[in-house]
Amino acid sequence: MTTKTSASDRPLRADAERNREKILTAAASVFAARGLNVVFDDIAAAADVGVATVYRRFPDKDSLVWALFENAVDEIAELARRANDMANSWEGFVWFLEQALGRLCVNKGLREVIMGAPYAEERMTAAKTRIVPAMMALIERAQADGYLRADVVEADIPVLEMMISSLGGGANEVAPDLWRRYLRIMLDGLMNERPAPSVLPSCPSETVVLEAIRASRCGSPDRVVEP
Amino acid sequence: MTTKTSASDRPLRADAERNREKILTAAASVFAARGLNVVFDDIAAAADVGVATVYRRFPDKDSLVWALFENAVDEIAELARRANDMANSWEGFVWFLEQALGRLCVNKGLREVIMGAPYAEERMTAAKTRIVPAMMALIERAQADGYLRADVVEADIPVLEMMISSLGGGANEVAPDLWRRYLRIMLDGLMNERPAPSVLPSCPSETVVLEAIRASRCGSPDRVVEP
DNA sequence: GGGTAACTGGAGTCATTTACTCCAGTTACC
DNA sequence: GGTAACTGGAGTAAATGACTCCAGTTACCC
Repeated sequence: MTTKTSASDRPLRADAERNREKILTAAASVFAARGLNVVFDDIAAAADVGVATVYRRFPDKDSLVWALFENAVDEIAELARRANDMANSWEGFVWFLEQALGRLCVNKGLREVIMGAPYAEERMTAAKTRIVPAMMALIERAQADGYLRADVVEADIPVLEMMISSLGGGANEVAPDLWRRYLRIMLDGLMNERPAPSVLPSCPSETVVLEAIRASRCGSPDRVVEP
Repeated sequence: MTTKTSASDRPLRADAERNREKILTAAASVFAARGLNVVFDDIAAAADVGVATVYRRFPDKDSLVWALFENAVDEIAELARRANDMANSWEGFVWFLEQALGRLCVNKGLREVIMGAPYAEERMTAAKTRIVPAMMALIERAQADGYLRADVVEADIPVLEMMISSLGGGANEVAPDLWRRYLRIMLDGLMNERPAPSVLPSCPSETVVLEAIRASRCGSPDRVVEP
């Protein structure tokens, strides 16, 4: 198991460390914009270093993904915990979803990691598991207070997040707040008692919606349109 | 423009016609199961003919997609029209969504076509446009009757369909009815007055949900797991 | 039942993409 | 100023995908 754990053996030389940082920064923005299935050459180009330098520092995509997203996942768990500290349990529940979705919608890489992309899987699964207890507490409190319908379970939350963020991700260049409208509708469906509908934000035009749906590309191919 | 419109010039020979049917049947099931970005070799293999035979009959994927999905799209428009004929406008609205989603969830190719996949685009867009008036009537009637919340617009419907069917498609091998649960929640959010929540079907287990989410793969890569 | 035009299969070509390495040259640091 | 660490990017190898070619088979008209 002691197969040369590189990083910890001795500190990197100054220039190497500088490049490592450049790679991480570049990878973060490339992953956020285009998801995890980008090639190392693109990351290298964005970081303004050679491909070999990327491979030298991060032998495979898993290590890069892990270095970048471990914190992001833990941050979501932290959000759930903070939501639990809020005075009103329903407001806490709503606030958590808004915060988590806000992050997911602008970061395709994070979305893929959370939704189970095949990189650094075991470690990511472990990290995600840390979210569960806080989320469960959040739900139970909102249910106990009579705000949240009783038949919702913890497993429903990632589903709702997936459904909304897959739209939000597609829309985020053309209508970055569109997802809030559908979150609102879902929340109206999740409330225990809801005599009248709440007010919906950002009414969409037909064309914006079609663009958002296409861009969210539920599993469809990317055919490039080079002229 | 008269560049040899093949099919109409003269009838195909009996064996050729037979093969054409085999190709259409095979393509339908391959597209349904694996989406539109399958290679012609796979379709040929499923149809038990050579690749050349497929290319001979359908020079590009657009013509194949069009031949297969034009009817499916029109059928959805027909569903909306039939929903309008139902006595109760809310039941018609719900029935339409259930029918349309039922079809979308089991057919990845149809899902991609509806969501704007880049095949036979212009013609498909035209076909989809035929759905709009019927859907608009459906919405307006349900709103006039006080069932459907007033701030919903026609453009919301494809969004809801996209969100739910992207989950339903991912789940359909492991929990084929899971999508109905989230449709129910959405519908509870779409109702105008809804004092108490309606009863939710198919409560999911954590593991089933995670599998469904991963399989729905909101834009994430397919990394094969060959051992 | 035989001649011929229509049709077939699948091996093969060519182009593109992706993952990863090699090494001649540069740079940090004692 | 010597040397070990580090760098860039051209280059290799393998996989995939789109499409064609042609020797052989088959339907159909007489």
